[in-house]
Amino acid sequence: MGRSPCCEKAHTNKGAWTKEEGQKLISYIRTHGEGCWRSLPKAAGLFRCGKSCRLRWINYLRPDLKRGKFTEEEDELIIELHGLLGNKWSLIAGRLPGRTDNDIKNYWNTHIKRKLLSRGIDPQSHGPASGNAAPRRQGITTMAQDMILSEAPVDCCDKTISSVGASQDDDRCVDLDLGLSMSLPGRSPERLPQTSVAPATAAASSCAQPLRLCCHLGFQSGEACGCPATKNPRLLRANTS
DNA sequence: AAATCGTACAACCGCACCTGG
DNA sequence: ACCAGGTGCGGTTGTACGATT
Repeated sequence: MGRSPCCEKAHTNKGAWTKEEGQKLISYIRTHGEGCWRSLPKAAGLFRCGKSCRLRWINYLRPDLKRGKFTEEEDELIIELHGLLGNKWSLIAGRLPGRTDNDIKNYWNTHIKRKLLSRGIDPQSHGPASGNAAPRRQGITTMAQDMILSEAPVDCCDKTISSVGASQDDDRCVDLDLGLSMSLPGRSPERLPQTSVAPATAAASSCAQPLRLCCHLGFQSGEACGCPATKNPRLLRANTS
């Protein structure tokens, strides 16, 4: 049987995006919001695969993206989160506002792997590079732990994150919490900035803000949690594997 | 100055999962 | 319950560009 291709390859461009294509995509999404990626290219007048449009938008054109070098703090945070989550780049990206999973994945492969190896640490297991040390996924005592333990959105979840790994029930809770960071709450066009702004400002003022609140501040008691992760089981899936 | 090598990152591909009919 | 379509993720590849020889 086989699946039908995600798009008609014969009439789609491939390779690097031109400025013009980017502008078309931006203006379409500003007007209509992110909707059906499959039909978006046609509607926007782009000869691109929907997946390609999505990727381009998420990884490059989104106004809240932070460009430029990763800071030392981000480095360490990525390392810690990778130790906890493994290659769950989207989850890691969710903890780093303005960074995309692709960004982080690339950065990991080009910089951090080498950095860890030079420290004598195996990038996969986070144990000694030469040994067969088990992955350090328990006994979290690091910056990432602090981040998760102290800033977990308590009210998004039936239980608090402080019970990480304590029981089967709590495992589910961990899933819930980690998944919270996976998608931006505001997708409607009116929530997108109308003009481009400096990345740092954009991150704070655009749809990234709810994300940051979810991820880094947590919800105060009684606040409604509009985070789609609490409703969309798909956002929780990645933690269960 | 040219050739080669290494690095960084944008983009593609295939798969897994979810959703709706 | 099943199936097809849509979406998102992680792995991989391609290529531009700077550094080195």
